[in-house]
Amino acid sequence: MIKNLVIVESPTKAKTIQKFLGSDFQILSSYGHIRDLPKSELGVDTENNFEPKYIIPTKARKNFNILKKAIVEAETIILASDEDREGESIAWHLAQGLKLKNPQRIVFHEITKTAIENALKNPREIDIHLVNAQQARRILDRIVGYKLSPFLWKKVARGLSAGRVQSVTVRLVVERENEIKAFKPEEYWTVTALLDKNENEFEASLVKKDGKIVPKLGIKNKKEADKILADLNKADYKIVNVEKKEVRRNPLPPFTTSTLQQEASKKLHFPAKFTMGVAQSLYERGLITYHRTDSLNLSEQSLASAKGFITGSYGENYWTSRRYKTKSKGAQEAHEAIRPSYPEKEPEALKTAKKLDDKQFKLYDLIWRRFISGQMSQAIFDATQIDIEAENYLFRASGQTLKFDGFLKIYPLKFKESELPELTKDEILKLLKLTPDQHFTQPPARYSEATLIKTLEENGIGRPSTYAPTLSTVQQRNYIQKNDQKKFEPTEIGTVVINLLIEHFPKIVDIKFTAEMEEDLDKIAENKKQWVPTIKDFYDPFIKRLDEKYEEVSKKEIAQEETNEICPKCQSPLIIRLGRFGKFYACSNFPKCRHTAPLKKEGPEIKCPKCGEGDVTEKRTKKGKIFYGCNQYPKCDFALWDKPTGEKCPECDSLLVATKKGAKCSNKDCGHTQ
DNA sequence: CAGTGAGCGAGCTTCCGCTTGACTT
Repeated sequence: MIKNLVIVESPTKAKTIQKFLGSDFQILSSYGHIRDLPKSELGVDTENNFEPKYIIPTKARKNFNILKKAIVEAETIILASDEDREGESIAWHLAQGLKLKNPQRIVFHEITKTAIENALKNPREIDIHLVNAQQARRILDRIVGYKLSPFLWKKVARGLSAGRVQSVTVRLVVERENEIKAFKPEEYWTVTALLDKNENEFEASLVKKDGKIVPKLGIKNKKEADKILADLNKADYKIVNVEKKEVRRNPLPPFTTSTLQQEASKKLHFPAKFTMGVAQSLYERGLITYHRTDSLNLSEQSLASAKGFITGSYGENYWTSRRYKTKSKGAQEAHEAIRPSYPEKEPEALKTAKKLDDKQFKLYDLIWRRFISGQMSQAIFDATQIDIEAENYLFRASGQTLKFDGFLKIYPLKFKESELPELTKDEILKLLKLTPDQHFTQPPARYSEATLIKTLEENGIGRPSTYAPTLSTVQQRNYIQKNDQKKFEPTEIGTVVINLLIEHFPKIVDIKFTAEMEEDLDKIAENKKQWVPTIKDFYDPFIKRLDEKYEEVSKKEIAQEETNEICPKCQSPLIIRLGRFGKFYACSNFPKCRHTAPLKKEGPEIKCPKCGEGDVTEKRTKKGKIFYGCNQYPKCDFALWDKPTGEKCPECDSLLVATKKGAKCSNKDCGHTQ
């Protein structure tokens, strides 16, 4: 007989807490939500106050039975899920699903013995308003997803999907592509002077003309640049100002899920999904705190360990106590930031003890350095800025040298060091050379995983647990895909779906929609608004519009184009249709004639080496993985995983495929590389 | 390692946010 049963969300957390609390307590895990709306139907009674129908999904059944058995034997049931909207909801679903009589609800922010003991002394009731905010969020997302997706099946193609988060994600990528397409590069010129002071050369850039700042487009073409050069060649270069100052740089805050994914992508080239898998393994082994969090909180204990480590290893002057506050709106602060559980455990030591594989080491090292460096002193640079007058022009030279490395000792950031010679006001310099440089303004960059996640978080779209899965979903649906540089580009189907949604359901795909929803949810949580009328206010106009759009929008206009070409099989006109995998030629005499052909793609045509008839083109597996196969499929089943370069192997005449470094032969028995 | 579309109308696709495991090839 166990006196107290405590239920938390994660089994790893349960294990840790069990160690603190001893045998009067049994700690079990809910493994996240135990109940949800059914997958196979809407599960919301829209005629009856949006009454949700909750079921226990088959996946959760086994664990649910374990919990059910355990509650019979326990005297007190303590619900210790996270202190946020979803956590409160999990507690409520546990109470409802397990039919608990008088459950205690406790919360704690750090997993330490004292924090948990304090929490146990202060149990409260479940906060039904917070639960209602979660229910409203869940029900709204279900209505949007399960009403709009079937609309797309009917009007575009089967298997498509739409949702508050995924559709905005695709929209960002589509709109960025539009900006790039519309972008017109503009020419501009810069002028750099190479100057000399007693055999010490240094460079200065032209910044002002007639006292006015020369902006990026101030010098528009070669003619203008040449004219300025002519003036400057005969000018005297006189120092008019020397400014010396100290510039200080602060360390970066510890990681949240989003910044960890961004930094691991930038520094380690890990995709977000992979980062989360490695982080999970570190978490389960007790090496890092919880890895799905938007909090920047740090426990007192961890701050003390960091202080001990820094002062012990680098000296007192390298340590500065710092606390961080989250900037991201909608953060729910149930956890700590992502940090090493035991800051004194140095990455290298764990590696030499062979406790970590290569990927785990790299991620742990990154997390450890980020956390430790966040408790270190500022880096200090000596910066010099020199203004040089040449007639009515002003040049500027700047230099900086590192004076004290501080946190940079363990978290290096890119900066350039350049030293200027000792210079004083009114000195005259010798001009060695003037260099005009032609530039063009650059279009905005396509999103990478890192920048897309950053943008989503900045707009409060999605949560730490969903950034990586959302990116997977929109790629699996074939809405967006990564190009050779791992940057996202929209597909044909993604572009069509988003343009359709923007035109007919602008509110749902508005980037601000989530933020507005969150405001309502906050009011519901504070009991300043009721959840049923809030949902009704959204639902009524939405469903009215949906009904109208089912009438108004015609599939033909979206998914069909005329052509001048003729079907090679039956001589009927060919049309272009839009399917799940993009546009393709189809015979207008369908279904009598089933002829189809792929659209001609840009780039070199690669003849299929197997059948000699078809071309090898990019395709996708059902899981969304890209491969390269013969377009005569199913007549010819030639396929490759790697991208063919278009050239043939000099040794065996098979196709060469691209590798990270160069190319290799697609024939495994050949083994030729280059 | 894989394909789209029309319409008849079986049965199915689909959301976001919590959390990991593995009955079977």
